[in-house]
Amino acid sequence: MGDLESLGSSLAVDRSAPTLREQALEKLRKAVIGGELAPGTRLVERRLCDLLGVSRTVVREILRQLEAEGWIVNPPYKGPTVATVSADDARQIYEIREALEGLAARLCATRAKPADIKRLQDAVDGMAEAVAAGDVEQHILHIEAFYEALTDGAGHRMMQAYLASHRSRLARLRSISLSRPQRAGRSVIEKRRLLEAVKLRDSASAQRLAEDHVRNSREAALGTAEQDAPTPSNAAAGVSPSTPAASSPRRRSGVA
Amino acid sequence: MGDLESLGSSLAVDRSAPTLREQALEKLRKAVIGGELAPGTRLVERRLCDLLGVSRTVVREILRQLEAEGWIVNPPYKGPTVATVSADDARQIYEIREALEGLAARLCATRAKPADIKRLQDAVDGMAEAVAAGDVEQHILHIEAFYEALTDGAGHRMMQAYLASHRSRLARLRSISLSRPQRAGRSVIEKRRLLEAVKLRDSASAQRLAEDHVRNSREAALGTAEQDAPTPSNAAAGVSPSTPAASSPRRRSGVA
DNA sequence: CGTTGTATGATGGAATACCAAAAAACGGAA
DNA sequence: TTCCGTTTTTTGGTATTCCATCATACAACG
Repeated sequence: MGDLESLGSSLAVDRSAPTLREQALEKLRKAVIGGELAPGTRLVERRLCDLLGVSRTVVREILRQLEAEGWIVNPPYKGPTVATVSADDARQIYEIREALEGLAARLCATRAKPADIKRLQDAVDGMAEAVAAGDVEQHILHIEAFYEALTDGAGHRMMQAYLASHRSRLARLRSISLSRPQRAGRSVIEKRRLLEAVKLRDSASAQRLAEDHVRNSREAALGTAEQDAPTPSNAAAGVSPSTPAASSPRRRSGVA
Repeated sequence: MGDLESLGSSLAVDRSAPTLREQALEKLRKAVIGGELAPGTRLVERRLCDLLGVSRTVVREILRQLEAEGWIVNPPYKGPTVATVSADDARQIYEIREALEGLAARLCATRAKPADIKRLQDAVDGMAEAVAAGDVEQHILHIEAFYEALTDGAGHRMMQAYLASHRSRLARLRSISLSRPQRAGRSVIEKRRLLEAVKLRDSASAQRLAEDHVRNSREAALGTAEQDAPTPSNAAAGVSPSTPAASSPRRRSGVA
């Protein structure tokens, strides 16, 4: 009775230790994704030290990490700058998303467990609520939850991180697009249809619906972007200035 | 006469690795991919300093970078170790490759320029030669060139890096599989068929052939792996020991 | 003999000071 | 204005130091 083995690993201690580096990394990454640090912004190491309150050692490590993740670019001896997303980048991202989210939907339809489907359902319900309330931010959170459930249901933890980073890269574009009530509602409807296909274990339909959904998102996003941008075909797709130097040649925009 | 532009980039100095960090990064990454550092190997920072001849700062930077790329894992308070590729990881990678290489083939068939097709042709010819000579290493080099041309032809620089890293992750599995002459020859034939479809601008066939090719590669690789592995279904797919500690519990294997 | 407490060494996390090299900014001369 | 050299800023990189934590060995104790 009461021997330790019977407990299994239920009381295994949580070994996660939020290091300074991880906290700083998260803050900086969020600032980049959220747009507080605009694309093209020069990231001066010592300035970041002050901003984040950590040493240069830590700053340099997280800069390398963000570089590997593609959020910043780092020409040697020139210093890191926030990466830009060109119109062509956006196209590639949408095309990749179409293929991978189609795959995820197909696999999810065949493999998803009831718990996964429940999560999908909750996410869709949450989205509908958020749209009804006009809360874009909440809508996006539920979208993320939806895709997380979708990739989990498909048994693809690897794809999850990759797709999430791609979606983040289009964050600006997406929030513009979803702030139009019509597009937001349409997006929810399409996801709900996808969910229905998954419930019916109809993998072919699920794949097709997911692909169509990405295509529609793309058209909506690039369509709205074109309304803002003066030269829609050539310019960065409303995401970032592809040639920031062209306008004010003197001082590059810097952090802080 | 003799103006600088006429020289083109013929005498462009090799700026590929100007910084120590990049050189060290490349060396370490190669060592991981090549298997000189087996999965599960503990990477002790101070040891790596000696090995690479750089300071701890640089070592830590490249460790963070490799961590972001997924080549190493870094459990808190334990220190970085070379990542393992489980059988489930391998499955996910193959499924992702199937979707993305199918996409690349489809787009390449519609978008490829003559120069791209030439590169594909050269790569296939090179592969055939290498297989005839029984040179697995050369074969793999041409495979990489083939996929590079394919993704370029599809206009997908982003996908290129991602797919390349996935292929690298299966490097061991692949070299085992391709050292069987039968599979090697079959692989070339399948790629040649894909090339023909691209030449004919038959995007649907190209996609299907690319997907089939990945599926066949997968079956071949996992099939051969099963011949070696004692418990094929559960064990890491011949790629790495998923539980390296199980055998010799005393000292963990360390670098050098 | 087995259990428990403690000393110790190895290692990662982090800060700091320092120097070299490259690039950018600046300022003066033609 | 444009060109050229100088100064300043910033990154690349090293060395050193300190601390927290962990794993192990070992001693003490029942």
